[in-house]
Amino acid sequence: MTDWDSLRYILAVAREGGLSGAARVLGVNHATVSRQLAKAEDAAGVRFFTRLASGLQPTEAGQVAISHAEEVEARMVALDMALAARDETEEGELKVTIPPLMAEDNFAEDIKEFKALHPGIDVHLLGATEVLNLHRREADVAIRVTQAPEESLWGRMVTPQRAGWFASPEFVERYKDVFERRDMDTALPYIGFSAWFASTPAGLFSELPPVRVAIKTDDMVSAMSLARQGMGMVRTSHLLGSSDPKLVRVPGVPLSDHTPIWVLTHPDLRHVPRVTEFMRFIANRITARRALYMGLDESSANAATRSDGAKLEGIASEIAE
Amino acid sequence: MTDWDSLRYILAVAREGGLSGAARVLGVNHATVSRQLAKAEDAAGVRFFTRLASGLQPTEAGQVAISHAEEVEARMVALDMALAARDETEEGELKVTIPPLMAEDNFAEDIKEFKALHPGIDVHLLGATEVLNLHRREADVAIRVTQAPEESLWGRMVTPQRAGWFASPEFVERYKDVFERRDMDTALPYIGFSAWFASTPAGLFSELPPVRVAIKTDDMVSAMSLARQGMGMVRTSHLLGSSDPKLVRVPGVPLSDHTPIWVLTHPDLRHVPRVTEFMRFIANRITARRALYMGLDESSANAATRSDGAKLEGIASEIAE
DNA sequence: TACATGACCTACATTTATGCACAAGAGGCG
DNA sequence: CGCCTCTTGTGCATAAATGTAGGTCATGTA
Repeated sequence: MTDWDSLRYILAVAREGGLSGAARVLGVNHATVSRQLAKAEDAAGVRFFTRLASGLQPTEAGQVAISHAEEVEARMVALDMALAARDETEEGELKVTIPPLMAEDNFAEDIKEFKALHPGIDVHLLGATEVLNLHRREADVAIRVTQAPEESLWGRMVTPQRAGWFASPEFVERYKDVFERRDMDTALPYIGFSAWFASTPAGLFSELPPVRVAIKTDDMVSAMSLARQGMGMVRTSHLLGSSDPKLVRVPGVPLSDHTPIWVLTHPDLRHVPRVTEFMRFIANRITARRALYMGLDESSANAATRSDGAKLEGIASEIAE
Repeated sequence: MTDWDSLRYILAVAREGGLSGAARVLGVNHATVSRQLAKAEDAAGVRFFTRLASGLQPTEAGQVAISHAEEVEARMVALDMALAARDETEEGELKVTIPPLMAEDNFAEDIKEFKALHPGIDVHLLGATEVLNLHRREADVAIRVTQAPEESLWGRMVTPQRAGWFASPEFVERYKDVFERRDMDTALPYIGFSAWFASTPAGLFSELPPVRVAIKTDDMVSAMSLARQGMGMVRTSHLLGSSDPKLVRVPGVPLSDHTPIWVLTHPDLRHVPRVTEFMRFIANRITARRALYMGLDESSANAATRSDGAKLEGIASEIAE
């Protein structure tokens, strides 16, 4: 192995199962991957992959090479992390991953404020659906909605959340008698999430009249849309439900505990100025909005949310000064 | 770190302490090393070395990178070894390291025979003075003159050796009275090795008349030359001394134990056909010459050596058939 | 069977990296 | 002090790797 870089190609080919996939991942042409692989195989005097019509399958020697390549990759990632951890500069890029549904207006405003405060820090938002790996430094900071984050990550819970049932005003009006327990025979249609039918969360329908599934989905965005169309009521976090102008809390059903929000980073990065500064800032901002995430008791919920919004604006402008 | 190969350059620069040295080791132009290093530093956004007049000295970040590079290198070496260990082919290169002084005629004949038997195996003799590292696969097989080889190596002792005092016939004739203990006043001049004056081997001069240093050297080749010139007697292995046509054993001094000969390989390579075959062959050949390495008692020494040579030729031709 | 698709290989143009030659600067030494 | 050697940095020609485009093969589908 005179050329350490060839292992990178071998690893990519193994992971993607073919030259084309590897080329995509590596950001090069597939011909390059083919040639690099051929070079490595010539140098080693072994075939690392058997060429099949369905792609490239590692030989025994290939598997040996792949396992070593994985260890090398781990060391490379560790080096990247170690170098990043030593980074004392105030300026530079900061990759932040956030669940797409959290990246709403309030958050966007936070980012705007942060950029105003720290123009040198180049915040890069990654609203990817897949969970990015902080250990591989796919992001520097993660905002996560989870009960318990990986123990190997460093950070804190910034706010608990509560969830409730939301529906269109027309829906609430139509089923008024059911909500007020005058009509005990009609079942309330609701938007069901696919995951619920594998294992139903405990207490999901407690304190509700009888219900029935109106439609199933596995996507929160479409669920909200369906709810807005009046197809059924949807269970969602108080933040999401209450911030939707076309939805209202269904009456007579209290909020219940939901998944908390965490702000996390890789332990090695916890002393990097950019990272600490961003985490401190965003944690404060989210905490200040706690009422939005938690909601208030029953009837006063809407009013309270509005006043929270006002409070938030006050804080934001205060920080911006 | 998008380019894993740049770590190789960093490591070489760190080890050699400069661009030129690294370039020599890597077998490339120093300009290439400089550019690769610059590229890596740009990518990381850190300087790995501070440029001094005396060379390049690693920064803190550089030390981090170097330590990671060392681990990566270890993995690369391990991969090489693992791939070599899986090598089932009868053909290919086989690197053999041997102390230069052992690479004499008999050994050369062995190699010639081996090549005749296995034309596909491309034996590469490394008669380097420095001890090559089998763990880094600088050689596949090592023939070593040592009391106890590294425990991490695999192989066996093929013959013990005995050493004696040798001198030119003129020298022996001149000091005949001293050797025969008739002249007890004259000290015998001998060629001293520098190492002896740091810590004298036990029993070096036992059973010898009084001696004095004629000249000191740290090199066996020159010591032999000096002895041939009649400057003094030299202590050397029986093999070396007896095979020199211009030297004879000094009378009245018995042979004594010397360092044994081992044939060794890396444990991972012990099942590779080329390696096992070579080790078996060379061990047999050396063992067959045991009388040469051990010598015989006193007076009959020369005669015995000659008959051994004859025996050896018989064996060699037998194998060659 | 014909067709479309995906994956790989190959020939050629182009970009990129490398080696070479030279210049500048820093010790070492008579 | 000047001379020498060693090391590093910079243009320029060359060599090597890469991208592009076309071709082949196998597979799945109408």
